[in-house]
Amino acid sequence: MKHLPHKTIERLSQYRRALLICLNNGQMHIYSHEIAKIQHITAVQVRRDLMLIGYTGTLRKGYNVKELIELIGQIIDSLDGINVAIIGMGNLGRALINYFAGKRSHLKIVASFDINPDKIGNKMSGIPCFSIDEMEKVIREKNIKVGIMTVPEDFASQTADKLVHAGIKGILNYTPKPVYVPNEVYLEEYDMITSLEKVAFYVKMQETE
Amino acid sequence: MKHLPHKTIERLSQYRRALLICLNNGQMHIYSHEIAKIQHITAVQVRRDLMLIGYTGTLRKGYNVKELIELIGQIIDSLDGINVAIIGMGNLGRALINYFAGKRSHLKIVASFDINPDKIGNKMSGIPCFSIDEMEKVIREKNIKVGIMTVPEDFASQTADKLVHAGIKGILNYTPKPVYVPNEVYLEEYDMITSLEKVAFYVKMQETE
DNA sequence: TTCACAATGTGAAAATAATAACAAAAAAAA
DNA sequence: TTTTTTTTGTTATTATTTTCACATTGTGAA
Ligand SMILES: NC(=O)c1ccc[n+]([C@@H]2O[C@H](COP(=O)([O-])OP(=O)(O)OC[C@H]3O[C@@H](n4cnc5c(N)ncnc54)[C@H](O)[C@@H]3O)[C@@H](O)[C@H]2O)c1
Ligand SMILES: NC(=O)c1ccc[n+]([C@@H]2O[C@H](COP(=O)([O-])OP(=O)(O)OC[C@H]3O[C@@H](n4cnc5c(N)ncnc54)[C@H](O)[C@@H]3O)[C@@H](O)[C@H]2O)c1
Repeated sequence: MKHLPHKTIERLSQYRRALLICLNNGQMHIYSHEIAKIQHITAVQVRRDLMLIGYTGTLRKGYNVKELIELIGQIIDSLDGINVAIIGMGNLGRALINYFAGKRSHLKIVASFDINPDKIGNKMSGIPCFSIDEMEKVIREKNIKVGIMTVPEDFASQTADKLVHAGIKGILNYTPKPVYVPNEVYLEEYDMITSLEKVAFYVKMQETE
Repeated sequence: MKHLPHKTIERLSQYRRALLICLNNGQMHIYSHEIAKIQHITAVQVRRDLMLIGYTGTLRKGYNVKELIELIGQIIDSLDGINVAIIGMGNLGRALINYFAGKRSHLKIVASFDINPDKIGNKMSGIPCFSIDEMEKVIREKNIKVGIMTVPEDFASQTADKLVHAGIKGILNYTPKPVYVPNEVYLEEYDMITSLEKVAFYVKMQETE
């Protein structure tokens, strides 16, 4: 396997989520068209993705749920998990930490950071909140690789700079403000307004067509 | 203009955000490479997108910020705005309503819904919260076209069904549970875990290569 | 056994998206 | 004035992603 398409990576993560639910329901095998239906894509697409990761199902029985979860894990997860931090314990930061904390996963949120003294020193969902001034130290000590940015947008750039300086390897930016990072830091930006405007656009399309 | 690529729609929304910031700073013109830099893409890509929407800049002066904002609005916005509702006033729902309420936009959040009696009847950021039982009525009365789903994932399917039944035209699903809607309802699903796992994957890649 | 069916796996084609290459023209410099 | 530079606009090209089409094969029914 030389190189997986970006889109395939995203879908593998989604397949796994669906598969975990199946496993929970005691389902041992699943067909490509079942996975496809859950994800609103075609069965061929699923089979192609699985082909790319070299997984082979059983004819007429479909794919072994457990095996496939295992294999996807081998491909997309790091061997010893990855430590994650959230920067900015406001509404969104709290929502996220709350949401992730429950999940047992190879992605471990191990710290959060804020500038507000009321928040520093407390725990949210069991995760300690540190001062932004300690960020570099804590990131290095706790071997944090990925940072989720949920600070006010005016602080986006400087927060990204600090993260980079602290040696972070990947940033997920939920701020609507695009930031700049060196090439070796992987950056993913997501903007809720874009999603909402996209939905609105297609709604408008359908109405006027 | 016959048909705009999906990706172009997303980028137009993002260009506009960047342009609005420029306008605020008093910048009257902008070059394609400036827009490109903000969005981490190439200048050609920007020019191509603008070509697709039929906008023409001024040679050596770049694009007129105000005009371009205007044009993008004509393309992606509905004439009289679109009314939006948030379903599920939990952590994420509150974060979102808080975030959007400030913004003046053609997308107006006009209602929220919850099942919890403590929340029903109150206002959050000035937006009234109704009982989920009133949803169909309120959606029709207020002419709500788009619903943002932030209910617990176990309620995702039934909430989507209710929305569809109430005549909603587009759904933005922040629940990790994929839902099914009829073809004429536009559905966008976003899963934060996918984004985070994607970042983690590329971080791992870079480390092991 | 033979046939029909239901699934996987994959090469080839099509569709979609991004990039390269370059002409044109306005402005600045020489 | 002429040349150089800079930037847009667009065609052609390349790359990526998705879909089509179909060979293959295990299973169960006739
Ligand atoms: N709330 C949403 O649904 C939503 C949606 C999309 C995007 N966003 C974006 O996410 C970001 C956070 O949104 P929010 O609603 O949670 O805002 P918020 O104001 O509730 O939270 C911001 C938090 O960051 C902290 N902070 C401020 N400066 C800081 C700094 N320099 N370093 C570290 N922490 C700092 C604040 O103390 C606060 O706790 C914003 O940029 C917002 O635009 C929010
Ligand atoms: N919090 C996050 O950062 C985050 C991130 C990604 C996805 N999500 C997803 O978003 C959803 C909401 O997350 P949250 O953290 O806000 O959860 P939450 O439990 O804080 O909020 C859920 C809200 O929905 C209400 N609710 C319950 N049943 C309902 C129903 N049938 N109809 C209407 N309202 C109902 C509850 O009263 C509550 O107010 C979940 O599905 C979660 O998985 C959350």
